[in-house]
Amino acid sequence: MDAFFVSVEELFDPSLKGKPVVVGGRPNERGVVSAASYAARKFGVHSAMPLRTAHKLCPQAIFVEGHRERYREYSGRVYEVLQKFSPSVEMASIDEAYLDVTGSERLHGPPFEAAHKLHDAVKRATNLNCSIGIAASRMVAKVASDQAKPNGILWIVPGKEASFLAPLDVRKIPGVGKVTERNLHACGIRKVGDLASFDPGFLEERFGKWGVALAGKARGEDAGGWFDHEVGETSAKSISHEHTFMVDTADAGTLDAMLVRLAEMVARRLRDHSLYARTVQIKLRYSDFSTFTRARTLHRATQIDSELAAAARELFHKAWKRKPIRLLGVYAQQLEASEGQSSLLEEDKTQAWRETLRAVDKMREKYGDGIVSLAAGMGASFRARVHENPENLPGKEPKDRKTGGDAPSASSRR
DNA sequence: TCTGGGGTCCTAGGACCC
DNA sequence: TCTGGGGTCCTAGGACCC
Repeated sequence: MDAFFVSVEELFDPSLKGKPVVVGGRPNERGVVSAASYAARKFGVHSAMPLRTAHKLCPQAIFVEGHRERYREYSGRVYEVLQKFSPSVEMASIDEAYLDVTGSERLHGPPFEAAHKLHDAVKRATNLNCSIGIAASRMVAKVASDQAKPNGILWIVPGKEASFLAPLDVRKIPGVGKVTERNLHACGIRKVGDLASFDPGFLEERFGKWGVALAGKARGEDAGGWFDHEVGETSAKSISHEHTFMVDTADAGTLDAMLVRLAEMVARRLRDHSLYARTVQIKLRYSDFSTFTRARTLHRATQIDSELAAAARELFHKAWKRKPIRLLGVYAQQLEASEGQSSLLEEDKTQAWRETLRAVDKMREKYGDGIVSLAAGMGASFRARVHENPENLPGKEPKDRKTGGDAPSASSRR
């Protein structure tokens, strides 16, 4: 899809059309550009650029927060169109898909004609523009669609892959980012053609396994192959939430509260997907952007807020150097479909939590996510108020404020 | 420039086992 | 006294993608 997020925003607010628009947040926020309209790109604004930089480059741009649900919805509509076109569709991301149209000439005509039909069908169904790359391999098709933007179709005839790629910057190859680009430049490799003609032995020595694959890509060979027809829903490998503070903080109460909130969000999604996490990881980033991760594998997989939160807090306090923190993250990994064996005592405890959380999730569905939270996630000021006057918390004894791995008390269950 | 949030995949070292 | 070869699991870090 072309400038997907921006284009969807324009559907809902046509006055944005043709103007420099930046999706991602307010211009003075900590954050980066998710998408920029073509008018904004003329000023040098592009995705992944800090919002503040975008604002400096293009002060007249309209900054919008964005609406993820809308993008998901429109992504779904695009998918419907693609599915009618070919039974093997693979959504590569929210705004990108691969279609296998092998053997569909009788139905759709030659490649170029088929692409036109598809392009028009997407436009009719969504009123959005897309670009299409046609090729005999996935990678070449992707690069071709990139080159076709905006609103274009590009067909790379079989046998012409290498000559199509040769004049492009190495950065255009999917998988070549800033670092690899820099390393290639250091070897005097700037264009894909340079890469294709470089000594493969040297590339292997310098870049390892990755170098061999890279040389293949430069020649238009695609190790990935075409379609796994059994694909279906490949289940998630990790579930995570992270947060960057508006202002760096070293306040233990604030940091603890955030860890608990993040753990709750992760646990909630684990339950939504009926998954259990064996490994809990945290991430912390200091003011100087130095970033550390710490992980722990639990003896038993879990999807319970307090267990995740306890592990996260423990990892955090062991690693934290007491310096101001910019970002905190909580990650669930080694996801499993069940929690596995547990002792009778544990079984009792988890059963109580299971019931509580079922009720909590229902309340959150009805009244919003903020309605229930572990006390530790409610922030220092809230806890201080409760401490001064427990009456602030109807139905709760002060001792209930502790939030370790304990089973919920009768009052909190209520 | 002052750097999000959600992911995937890869590498490398160490503990431990046979 | 010097020290193998294979495997798995765990942890930490980093590149990359949208």
